[in-house]
Amino acid sequence: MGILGRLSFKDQAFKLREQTVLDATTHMLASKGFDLMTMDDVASKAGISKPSLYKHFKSKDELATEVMIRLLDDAQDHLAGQAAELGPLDRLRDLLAWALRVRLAGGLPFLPSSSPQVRGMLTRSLRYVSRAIKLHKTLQNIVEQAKERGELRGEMPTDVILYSYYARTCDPAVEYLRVYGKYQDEDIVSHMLQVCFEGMSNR
Amino acid sequence: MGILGRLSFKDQAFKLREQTVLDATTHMLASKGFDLMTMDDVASKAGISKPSLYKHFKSKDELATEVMIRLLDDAQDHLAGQAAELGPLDRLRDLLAWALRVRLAGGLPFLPSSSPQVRGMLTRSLRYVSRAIKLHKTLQNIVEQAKERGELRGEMPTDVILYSYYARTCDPAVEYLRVYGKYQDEDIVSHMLQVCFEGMSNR
DNA sequence: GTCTATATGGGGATAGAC
DNA sequence: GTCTATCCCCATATAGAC
Repeated sequence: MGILGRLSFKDQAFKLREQTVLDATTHMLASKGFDLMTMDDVASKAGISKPSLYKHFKSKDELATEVMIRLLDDAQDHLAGQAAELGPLDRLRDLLAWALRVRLAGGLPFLPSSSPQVRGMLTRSLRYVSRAIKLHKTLQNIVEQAKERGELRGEMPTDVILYSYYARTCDPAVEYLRVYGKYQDEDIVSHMLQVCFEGMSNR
Repeated sequence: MGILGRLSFKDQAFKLREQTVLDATTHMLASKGFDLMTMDDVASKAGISKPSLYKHFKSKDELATEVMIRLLDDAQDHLAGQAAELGPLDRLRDLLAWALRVRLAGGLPFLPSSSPQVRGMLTRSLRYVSRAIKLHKTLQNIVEQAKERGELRGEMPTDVILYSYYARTCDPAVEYLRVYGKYQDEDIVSHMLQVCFEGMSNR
């Protein structure tokens, strides 16, 4: 057994609690947004006190950043776990569907469209940025493969496609469709995919 | 001359200053967002003191709400001013292009995608809600005309089209295209229109 | 109606006991 | 490492002089 595996019960409990805190933060961020989320909220939802929370994460910014990092890791894992026979366009559809389902289940949009402040916070984190870049490059490759196959518009710049793709993961239409449109989650997912890839115009 | 037109110089100046305040608020909201915008910011940008600001608008919420109301009025005016020979799809394209240009010029997205708090604030304002509903109904008609003409997908529910359309006015892709993509404003507008109506997939 | 100066409250962060 | 109790800044909102 390696040294890293030899965690005392206490340390194991500590790590577990950290995940609990990250889960609580994820839900608070999804429901109230960064500015309205308070450290008291998170602490009480995670069942610990505020000073204990600060033993795990030394600031509100760091806490939120860790949540976003975990989310990017999840996305990367999802990509890595896709069936090998999936074509590039289907990989994009599948990843977007996954992201939308995560959101609909009370998770977060993995693009922080929200405020300039939040964007600044994240771009100041090297760990976050390096993961974002890695994911971006992966998706860039997939988009270019899809263009070569003629599955995506060849005349549309790759970055236009990618930024619009990212934006769909945090599209407010999702919430409007749920609240005002009374759609089921899976219907929302398929409508969002349709709008994203096929657009609104008739052919 | 009607009584309403008989404003003293003082009152005229008061009204003018109100517009200055609304302009300043619009720019602050666009750059910092609601939560980070402070009344000190607005007051100093408008060139008045904070107590004077509170003589015009009795709370931060009311101030922001008035800005959004003015924006909806502008949108309605723009729709009303469109050339009579414009088809329904072209009216939608033209309005979205207008909204995106307003944003790119330092204005606001007219959908407050931002936070649940801001949405709550607006839905509590009868004046805002009635205008939003009126605009919504106008656009609903236009979408249905476009569907009848075969310009928009008939099989796609009207509300799916509308909510996605609204979402394009506050699409974060706009900012990403400007900051990272280094596109010119007009290129951003045309790319956004393309993605919105034609989608990403090749036909 | 406009200012200077101030009250009030909330939330991020910490001291110090255990 | 966890808690109770507290610090302290900052932003909304106002009192009161002119």
